[in-house]
Amino acid sequence: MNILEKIANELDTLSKSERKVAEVILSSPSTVIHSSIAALAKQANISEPTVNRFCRRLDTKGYPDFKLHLAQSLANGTPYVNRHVDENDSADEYTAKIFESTMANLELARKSLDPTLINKSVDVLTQANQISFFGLGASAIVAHDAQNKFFRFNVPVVYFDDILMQRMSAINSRQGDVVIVISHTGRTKSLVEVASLAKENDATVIGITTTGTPLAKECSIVLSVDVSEDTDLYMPMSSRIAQLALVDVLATGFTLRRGSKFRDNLKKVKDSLRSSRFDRKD
Amino acid sequence: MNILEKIANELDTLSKSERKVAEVILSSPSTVIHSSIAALAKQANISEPTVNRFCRRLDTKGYPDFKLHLAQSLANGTPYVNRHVDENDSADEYTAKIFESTMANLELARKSLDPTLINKSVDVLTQANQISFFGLGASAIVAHDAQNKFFRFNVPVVYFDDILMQRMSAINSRQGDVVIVISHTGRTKSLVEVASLAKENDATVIGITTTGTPLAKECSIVLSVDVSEDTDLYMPMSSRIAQLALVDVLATGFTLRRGSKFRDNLKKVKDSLRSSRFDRKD
DNA sequence: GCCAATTATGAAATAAAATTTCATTTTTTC
DNA sequence: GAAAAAATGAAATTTTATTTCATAATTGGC
Repeated sequence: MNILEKIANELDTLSKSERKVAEVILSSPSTVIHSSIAALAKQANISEPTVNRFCRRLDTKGYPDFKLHLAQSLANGTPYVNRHVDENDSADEYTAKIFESTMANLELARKSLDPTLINKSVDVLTQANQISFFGLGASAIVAHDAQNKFFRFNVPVVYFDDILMQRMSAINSRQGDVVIVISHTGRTKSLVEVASLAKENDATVIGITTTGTPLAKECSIVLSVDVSEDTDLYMPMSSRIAQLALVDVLATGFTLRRGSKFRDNLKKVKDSLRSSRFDRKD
Repeated sequence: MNILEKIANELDTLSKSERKVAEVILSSPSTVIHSSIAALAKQANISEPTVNRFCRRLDTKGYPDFKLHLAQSLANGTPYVNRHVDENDSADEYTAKIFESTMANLELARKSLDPTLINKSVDVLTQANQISFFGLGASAIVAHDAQNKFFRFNVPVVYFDDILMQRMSAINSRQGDVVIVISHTGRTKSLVEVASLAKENDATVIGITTTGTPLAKECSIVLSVDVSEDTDLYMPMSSRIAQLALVDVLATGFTLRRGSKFRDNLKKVKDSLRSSRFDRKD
């Protein structure tokens, strides 16, 4: 555990003098790692042995060892936490918060994913007759992106962000088809219905959604992407980014499964775009 | 910089004895942070002053200070590095690599962004008569997502992923209009032309692209999103995710600038979606 | 509210660790 | 191959941390 948190936790189990030490440390830990035990004692207005005893109470071997722990805690600087954007944040601040929250949520999402299910999904996708991606609102973008990626693989792939088209497509689906439904909330009625329809028609339905939602219940395979959508000002943010990362994972799994010849082909697709671009001068 | 890397880098500038020290440290840094200078000297078969000199050569104040740096380097465990996906990676492995690379690139992208320019962009956006987002391929998704977000703000916003529509729209643009062009490579000919056209018509052109590209040169404001697209198997991955995070930042800046009444409105927009969803039971 | 027991604290002594000094050895340069 | 420069370590010194022990503060029992 982070030693700073530990100090904060044990603040009330400490004696009066030891608490003085704790407060000095908490108020400017980065100064402390460059102070000697004498300097810290003076700063806290207590004696050196008290500092030493304080260190031992925190299960360190002594003052130098304590400083090592402290240094390590500080090194972890910003372990990407989800921080709320505040009304008075400067551009600098809200930019940092959004990027950090996004990273924190990617970390969270990764933990919620089950590699076995990813593997199974890749299995199913490589054998599909047709792949359809369905999403609405922010998740439509993810479906759109997925189509863009899988299109390069030269497999039959479609994407729909229109309720009626999704429904028609689901009704016409059959065994061997894979339908991927994307929704962060997993509660969009029309999408849950579409998933159910596709399943009735024996298509394999893969859900990219949050664990335990109504949509998840309709799917053959659920790839759970759990994020804490805290930063948002009533807009989906991290959820769609985590979903996109998952699309990258699926696409990568697909290309790896198809072998190296297939990847040479991908390179050709990419090279075909070259003439539409200005040359690199470097 | 990480002190372990630094040691590895400067290995050849060190003297024979100092190199011995370096090697002992590199081979088991975690032991060293709990050793005294005497113990380390013995381990490396050299004298204590040599260890001390070694520490100073690495720009630390002495041995204790060196240990502090070392401890911090070790604490940073795996600071999200960009790792290549390998042909024989399991689902577990390539999932981890893709998520970590994405996070590493978000970190990179954040560093390349200039808060002043973000602020300026938000300024321009809040005063725009019309906002247009243009992108092609993977960047089309970003433009699409941006439209989705800004549409909620009840401002005139369009997005085009079609070369001709982009061109027509650019020709019809005028002063007070804001055109946002999105491209990772910044070398897509048609998009560079569109940016140039829009600028000729006095629209403000904001580029979401890589520093120093032909597209960047045509823009009134360049929001540089630099990523090292290393992981990709010939597909854009991290670039579009970093661009999306930037769109989040711009949208957030926009809502903050508009004040709290405006945000109440956003909540209403979100609430309006409720009837299309299944209730939460919790 | 008072006294004994316990706990907390710091001054001084001690121990440990790091640094400096300086003489010796090794390497480099001409 | 000799002089100069650089590297190295033994010993001395300094700095820093820890222990010991006496004193002060706090707590609990009556």
